[in-house]
Amino acid sequence: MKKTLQKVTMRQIAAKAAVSIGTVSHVVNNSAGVREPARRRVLQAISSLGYQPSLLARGFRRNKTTFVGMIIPDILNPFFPQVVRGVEDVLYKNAYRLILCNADNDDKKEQVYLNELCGYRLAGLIVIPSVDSQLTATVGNSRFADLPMICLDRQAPGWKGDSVTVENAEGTYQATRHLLELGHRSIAIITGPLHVNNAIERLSGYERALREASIPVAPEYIQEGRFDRLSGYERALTLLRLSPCPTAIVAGNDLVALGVLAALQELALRCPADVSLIGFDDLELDAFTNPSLTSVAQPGYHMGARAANLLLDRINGTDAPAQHVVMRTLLKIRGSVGPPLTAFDAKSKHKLRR
Amino acid sequence: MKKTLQKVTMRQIAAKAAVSIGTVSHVVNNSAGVREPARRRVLQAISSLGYQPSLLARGFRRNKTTFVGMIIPDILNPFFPQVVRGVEDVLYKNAYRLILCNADNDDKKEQVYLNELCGYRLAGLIVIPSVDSQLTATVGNSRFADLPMICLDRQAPGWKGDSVTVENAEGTYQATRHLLELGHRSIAIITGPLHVNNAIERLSGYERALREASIPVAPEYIQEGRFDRLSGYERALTLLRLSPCPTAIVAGNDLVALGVLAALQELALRCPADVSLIGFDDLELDAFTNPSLTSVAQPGYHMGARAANLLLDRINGTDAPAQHVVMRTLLKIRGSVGPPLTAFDAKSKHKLRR
DNA sequence: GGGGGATTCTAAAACGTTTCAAGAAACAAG
DNA sequence: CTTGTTTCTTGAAACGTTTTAGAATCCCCC
Repeated sequence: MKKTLQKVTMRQIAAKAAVSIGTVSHVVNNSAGVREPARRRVLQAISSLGYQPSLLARGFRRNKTTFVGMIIPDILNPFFPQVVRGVEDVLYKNAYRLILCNADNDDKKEQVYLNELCGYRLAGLIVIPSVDSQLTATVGNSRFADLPMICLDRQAPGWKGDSVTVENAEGTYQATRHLLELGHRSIAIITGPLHVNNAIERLSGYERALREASIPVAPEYIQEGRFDRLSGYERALTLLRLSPCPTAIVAGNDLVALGVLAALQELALRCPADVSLIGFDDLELDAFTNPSLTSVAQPGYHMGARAANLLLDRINGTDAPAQHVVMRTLLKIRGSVGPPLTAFDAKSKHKLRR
Repeated sequence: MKKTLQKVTMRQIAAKAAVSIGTVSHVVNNSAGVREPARRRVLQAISSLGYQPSLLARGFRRNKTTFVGMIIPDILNPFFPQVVRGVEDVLYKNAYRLILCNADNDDKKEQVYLNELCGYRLAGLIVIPSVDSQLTATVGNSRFADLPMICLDRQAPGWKGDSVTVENAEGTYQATRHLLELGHRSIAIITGPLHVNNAIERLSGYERALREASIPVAPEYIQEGRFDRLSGYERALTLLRLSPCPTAIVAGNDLVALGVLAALQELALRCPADVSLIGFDDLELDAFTNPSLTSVAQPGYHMGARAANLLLDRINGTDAPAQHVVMRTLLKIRGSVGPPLTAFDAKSKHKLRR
C-alpha cells in the first residue's frame, strides 16, 4: 500500500528532490537545462511518488491543451466512425488526443458542445456539422477567435474557414449516368435534408445527368429524406406507390438505401429486376446486403486524415488563406443495379399490378 | 464589430457591473443570494460582453469537471456506438457531457487515454476494456482513487469495481441449443480472443450446450478469432476446409459472422442450406445481410444507459458495494439458420452441385 | 434612532502549473 | 585569483475561477 493517498503535486516532488518547483517544471517539460544530479533526483522523486502533472492546471496556465475535439452528427451512421479513425490516426501520431462528441443531429446539442469544448481551450476542433447547424453563427463569438477549426464532410452554411468535402454532385452524376446507360428512364432520388449542402449537391448531380439526357425531372420523383434509414424506408414507399413507378432510385446515402431495400422487400419488389438502387458512402456493409449495394464511395478515412493534417497546420500557425479540399468519389458497382424491365415486361407488370 | 477581441473574464464583468469578482461568481453559480439590482447589472454585463466562464479555470479550481469520459475499443464495430448512445442520453439529461476516446484495441493507447483523461479530473469514466487491457493495473495508481469508474461490456481481468455486462454464456448456450434442436451435430465456434472474458463466456455456453447433448467437442471446431471481420473470414475458411465440415457455425460476434458469410460465398457454400450461422450482438445490419443473420441480441443501448446511471450514483457519492449488473440476451432468429442437410441430401448435393 | 439579526457583498487566499527576471554557480581565460 | 561569460537555479507572479471569513448593508422592531 503506497503511503501517497493524497494527490501528489510538483511541490512535493520539489521538496523530495531538494530543488525548486520551477526546476521540477523544467525537468518535466525540458524547458531549460538542468544539471544531471538535480535532474536525476527529480526524475527519481517523480517515479517514486507516482507524480503525474495536472493537465487541468497546465492547460489553465498555458491557456491551451493538447486535445483536439471532434463533433459528429450521428455516431450510429457507420460512415462517421470511418472518418473519425482517419482523424484520430493522424492526430495521435502528432501527440494530440482526440475527444469525440456526438451531436445527435441536434443543433442545440452541437452548440453546447461547441461552447463547452471551446471553454476547455482545445488545440483545435473538427466539426461535421449537424443537419441544422448554427456553426457559423456560434463560432462567430470572439471566444472562438483563436481556436483552429475545420469543417468536414459538410459545409456549414456561411462557413468561410478550412473545409474538406467530396465531389457530391459528381458522385450522383456518375451514379445517375450509370443508370441511364443501362436504359433507365424513370429515375427517382431520395435526398437528405435540402438545407444541407451535401444533399443539395447530390441532388444537383442527379438533375444534371437527367437534364443532359433530356429527361424531364418529375417533381414527385424527388423525395426529401433525412439521411437515415427510416426516412429512406418511408420515402421509398411513397415512390414505389407512384404510377408510373420509378425503375431506379438514387439514395442520399447508404442508410437511406437500406431503408429502400426494406421497402422493396415489403412490397415484394425485386432488386434490381424491378427497381435498381444506388446508395452513397460505400459502407463496409454494402458488400453484404441482399442484393449487394451499388454505392458512390467516399474516402471517409482519408477525408478525416486530410482534415486532421489541415488542422495541424493551423495549430502550428499557418496563416495561409482558407483551404477548401474537395475529394473524389468513385462509383462502386455491385448487385443492386441492372437494366430496367423492357417495355413489354414493364407493361405486363403494370397490368398485373393494377 | 464587437470591441471585445480580448478574452473576457470575470474581472471585466465585475468592473462593468461595479461589483466584486466574487459577486459575479455568485451570480454565475447561484452560490449565494445577490440582490436584484446587482444581479441584473451582472447578467447584463455578461451578455453584453459575451462572457463565458473558463471551464478550464473552473475545473482547476473546483478540481472537478462536468465531463465524463468513455473509452471504447473499436469505434468501427457498430455495436459500440449503440452503447455510446445509451450512455450519452442518460448523461446529457443529467447535465454531464460525454467525451469519447477510441482505444483502437491498443492497450497502450487505452492507457494513455486513461492517464490523460484522469489528469483532466473528469467527473467519471466508463470503459469498455480493450482486448489486452491493463485497466486494473493502470487504475491502481492513487491518482485514480477518487475517479468513479464503470467497466462496461467486458470485465477487465482483476476488475473489482462496478460493471455492466451480459449473460454471454447463456446467449451462446441458447444459440447452440437452437442449432441442436434443428438437428445439427457438427457445430463449430469462432471465438474472440480467449483472454477476454466475453469470449471465454461465450465459448463456455457453447460447450455446455454440446456437453448436455452428449456431443464431444472437437478441438479443431473451436477457432480463436479477434472479434473482427477479417479473422472471422480466415477462421471460417479453416473450418470449412475441415473434413468433416461443420454444418453450423457460432460466431463470436456479428462482425465475425460477416466474415464467415464472405468465406461461405467464396467457397460457394449456401447459407443456411450447407452451413447455418449465428452471430452475436444483433447489429442493425443483420436484417439486411444475405441471408439475414440470426444473432444473439445484446441490449447495447440499455447497457450504456445502465452504466451511465450507475456512474451517476457513484458521482453523487453512493458508497454501496460494487455492483455487477448482468443483462439478458435474446436469440433473434433470422434467415441464416436451418436444418442441416440429411445424409441423403448431402450425398445428392455433391452430385447435383449446380 | 439604535440595537440586532439577516442578508448581501467583498477581499483575499487558494488551486497546480508555467514562465520570466534575476541571482548563483560553474567555468574559462587572463 | 580575478573577471567575464555561460549555464543552472530560484523566487515570485500570473493564469481565471471558487470559496470563505468577515465587513457592510439592510430591515425590522423596540
